Amino acid sequence: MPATVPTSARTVSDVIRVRYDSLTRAEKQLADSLLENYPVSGLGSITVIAENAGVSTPTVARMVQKLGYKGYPEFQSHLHQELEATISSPIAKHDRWASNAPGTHILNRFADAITANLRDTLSELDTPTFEGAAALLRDRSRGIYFVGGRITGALAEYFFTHMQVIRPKTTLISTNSSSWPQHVLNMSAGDVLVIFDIRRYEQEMATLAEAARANGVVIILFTDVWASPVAKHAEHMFKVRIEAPSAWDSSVITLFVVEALIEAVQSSTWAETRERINSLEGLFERSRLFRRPGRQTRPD
Amino acid sequence: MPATVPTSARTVSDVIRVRYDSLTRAEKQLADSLLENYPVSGLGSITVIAENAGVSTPTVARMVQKLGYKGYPEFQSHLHQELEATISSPIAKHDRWASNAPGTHILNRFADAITANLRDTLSELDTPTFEGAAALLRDRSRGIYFVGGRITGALAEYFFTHMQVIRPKTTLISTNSSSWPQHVLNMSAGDVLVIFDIRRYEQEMATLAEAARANGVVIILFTDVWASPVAKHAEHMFKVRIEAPSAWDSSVITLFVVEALIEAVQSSTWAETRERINSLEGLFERSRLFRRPGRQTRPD
DNA sequence: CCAGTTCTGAAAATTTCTCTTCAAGGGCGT
DNA sequence: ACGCCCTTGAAGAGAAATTTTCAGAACTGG
Repeated sequence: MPATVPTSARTVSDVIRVRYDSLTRAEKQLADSLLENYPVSGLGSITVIAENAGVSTPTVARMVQKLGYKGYPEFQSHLHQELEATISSPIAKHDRWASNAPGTHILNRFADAITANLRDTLSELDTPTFEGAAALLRDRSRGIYFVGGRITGALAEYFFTHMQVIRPKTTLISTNSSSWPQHVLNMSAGDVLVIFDIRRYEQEMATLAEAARANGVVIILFTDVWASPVAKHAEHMFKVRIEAPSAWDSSVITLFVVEALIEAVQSSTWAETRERINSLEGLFERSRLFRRPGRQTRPD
Repeated sequence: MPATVPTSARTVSDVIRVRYDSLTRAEKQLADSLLENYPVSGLGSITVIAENAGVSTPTVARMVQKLGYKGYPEFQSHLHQELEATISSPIAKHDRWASNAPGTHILNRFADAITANLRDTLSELDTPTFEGAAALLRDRSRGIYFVGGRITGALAEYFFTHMQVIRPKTTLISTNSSSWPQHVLNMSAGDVLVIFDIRRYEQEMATLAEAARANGVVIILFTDVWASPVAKHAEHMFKVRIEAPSAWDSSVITLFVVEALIEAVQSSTWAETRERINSLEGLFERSRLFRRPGRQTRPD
């Protein structure tokens, strides 16, 4: 029974999955263990792998040969190559960028910065904050207000646009602070105020937060690691990394957190949301001429 | 001469860099090789590492001991741990996420999606498109117009807000299509129209593009991989990946490209931009009360 | 319940890796 | 230029990993 040589186009995990049904009990146990924390689980020696999976070393040796590799070393070297492809800066392999400039291309430097920001932001973010904020935004008995500064106003608008589709009682507060007092007047206790205040903090933003807070409004704050003065009034705070190889700060990760929050709110209230979306779609299609070419709503 | 045991808080690469000056010629050669494609370059056996660096195996064994590791296996296991931390979804190490949900936490799934989107988008993006668009946006003799759809309007606004600081003659076109004809009337040949048109393409957007094109306006388009109908009128097109584990599409990577473009334009016209920024800062500071707590402008 | 087949891990055999020793090579101060 | 000391790699000893062998265990079909 000659083992099929794995196509070079395939990853090791693909090979394992394709051949999974033809594996024996101990081998399946091993395969599961390998896939569990793939591909890092395959880094150690054959002995370590075997121990982690709770099987003997001969089982490992047999299986990799069964999968089409000459031996464990060859198997592992495939894994290493995959790791290399995954690890290296997203476009490291596309040397057209690198070869083009003396330093690295702007896109590359941005990509590195964004990746680092993502990692750092997530490692500092804790579940209670995220879940707490999501729970507040999910609660349809509360009114939700969004406000941002000169730069972050666009993020507030983006967040608002989505939440407006998902739930009622959402309001976008203009970046222009002259309208703020009226909005505070409209807020009731238990309402939620989502504030974006990053770097160049706006003093008036803290005043707004304080006033709202005094009215029993709960505040969710998006800020950078230095924390805006709004922080002391905020119930939930997202400290986002904004470093970029640029004269400006990056809002990419802030948008990332916003989108994750949108999904967290949306997915837990899908039944109710679906109805709103359908109505909305109807309104859109009646008032315009186009049909949508791609999916916008969830498949099923 | 007891070697300093590397602080557990430090990464292997940190240890190497800290001790770099105390390394010998062959060891530096080895260190360079290791850092070159860190940490993947350290995956193989001591023999492979030595060959790749062009040194002998004893050199490797000696250096890792000099760095404070008991031997090569220990050194490598540190590398493996780092890889594991790096590879696995940014927060996998913070098992508080994983333990919290049956599947993976939303943040983790989003992080994975965004990383994949970034990689795919960059690999499909070519230099001429990017440089070409940057050159157009840099040209102060051209007027620049920004327009987006219901969702992407916020991105257009974000782009506009930054470009407005950098250069004159920038205009944000409302998402509401009723105002579009007047804007077309104002455009002159050579002006640039930046269009965001993603998924749920708006038919009127293609009409706008066609009309503008007829007036000699150059179009830069941000769209998804399916390409909006505007594509046939566009001079430069950015096909961005927008997949997300969500009922909605992700704009994170689109924002990423926008920010990279902003920096590309900005950095090549810094002298002129600086003056604008300074004036603007003056205006801001005169009209408001605050002082900025962090840096906003470039350090030097 | 039995015979045949397949699977599995202990243990040995083999290969490879890692480390130590040691002599040659090279730099530096005198 | 000489000698000292540090550096370096070749070679071998020792350790570990990998593979093979083989006998018992587990399963299957009658």
